[in-house]
Amino acid sequence: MGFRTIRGTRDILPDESYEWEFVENQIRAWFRRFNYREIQTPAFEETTLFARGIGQLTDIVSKEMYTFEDRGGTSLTLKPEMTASVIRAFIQHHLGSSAPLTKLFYISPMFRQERPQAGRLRQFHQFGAEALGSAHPEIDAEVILLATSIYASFGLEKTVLKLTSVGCEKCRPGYKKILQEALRSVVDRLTADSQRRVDENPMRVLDSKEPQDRAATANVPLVKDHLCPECSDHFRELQSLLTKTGVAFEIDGRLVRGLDYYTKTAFELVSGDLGSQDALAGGGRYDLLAQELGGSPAPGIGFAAGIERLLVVLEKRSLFRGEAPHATVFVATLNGEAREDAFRLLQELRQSGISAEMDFHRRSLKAQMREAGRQRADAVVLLGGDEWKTGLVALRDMRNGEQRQIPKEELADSLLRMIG
RNA sequence: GUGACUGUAGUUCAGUUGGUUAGAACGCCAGGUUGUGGCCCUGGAGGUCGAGGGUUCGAGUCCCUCCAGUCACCCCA
Repeated sequence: MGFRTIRGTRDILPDESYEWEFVENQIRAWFRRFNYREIQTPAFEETTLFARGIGQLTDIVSKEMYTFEDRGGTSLTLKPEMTASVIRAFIQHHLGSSAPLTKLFYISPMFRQERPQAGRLRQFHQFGAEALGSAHPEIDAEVILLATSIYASFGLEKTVLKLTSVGCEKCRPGYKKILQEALRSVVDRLTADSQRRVDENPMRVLDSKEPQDRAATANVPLVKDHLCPECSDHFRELQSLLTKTGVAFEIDGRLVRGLDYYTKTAFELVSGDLGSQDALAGGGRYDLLAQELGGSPAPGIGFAAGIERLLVVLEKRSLFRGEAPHATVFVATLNGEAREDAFRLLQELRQSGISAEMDFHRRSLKAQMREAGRQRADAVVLLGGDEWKTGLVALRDMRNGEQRQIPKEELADSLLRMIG
């Protein structure tokens, strides 16, 4: 059968790699405008970093990680998400001690061993940002604006921003008890999965997609209505900031993110064009995570976004505006005697900044022209024949078919005029 | 991890109730008079019909197992 990409992984072939380049460039430009600086971390970390950071009970840690032992017997894991790694680096390199606010972004592959599906791969790519050091809602608003600005700049104005507050260590325990009580009164009407969660992770019951669960929990209390004064103020101020900057959002009290570290703000950007995996980006505040990972306390907020999913939506809406790269000048020869000169000219063109190509099969002129056309070259330079002996080359504009003879020395100027 | 559907040239697909050398379109290659692309015409290359096993005189067509893909659940980017 031969070798294949393993399940859930993909090759990014030339026909689409330029789309990735275009998308990444635009994303980077936005991070720069918001003054976030890039961070790269290794592909793998100690397994315990993720177990502690993301939460032992989460699906990611309990069943989706690519974990292996190195030769020394240390358990390592391919990063399933970026936040834990970023915080680790933040602590390890004391990034917080040289500035009151640390704003970081990343673009990186991630690994999760899930069943592949539309918009869900085992190796996928995320871009995202983390802002560490401020507990105020202004930075929450900035992070959200950063995400929405990126999507808007791709023409995706109609994505929906879902927003909520999941409370903090002060208000959540009390709410959980209230929720559990409410859930127990309807437990027999829940699906088996949800029944199990009532004790383990009651908040997850709220975002089940099962109609049965939705119906049973229709009147159950939501966190956003049981916040402590501090969380409540924070949430209200954040909404005010978003409204002031013209960001549309929907309060979704059932929004629960799958990672344990979130406190206060949680948000998600969804698109109707994605099928079941509809989240383009998700994020939230994590004020306890730095401590949890052994650092001094540092409040933080961030988001992560899927590049593959962004590309799916851009494709679906025909919003992709990049242009496929191709060689602009094709150097052809009328006969074999000019071949070496053609090769030299090819190099000269490239050195002067023009992307140039030639035929490497010693083929007929017809075949060379066909090749130039296939590659959508803007111009063809023809070397050889009688005029070659008198110092002339033929220059053909492939876009309109016009062709003329010019002295060799004028080639560079004529070419530049032609291809702009 | 659970379920449904699907697997025939590089790609998108035909392939009649099982019956000779498995087809088309597009793409690729070469020609259509000496040295010229796109359109058109002609020809060519390219398939162990996902893999393995079974039923049958005979399997791309039927059965089983596995693998892969797609979609949904779960979860999330």
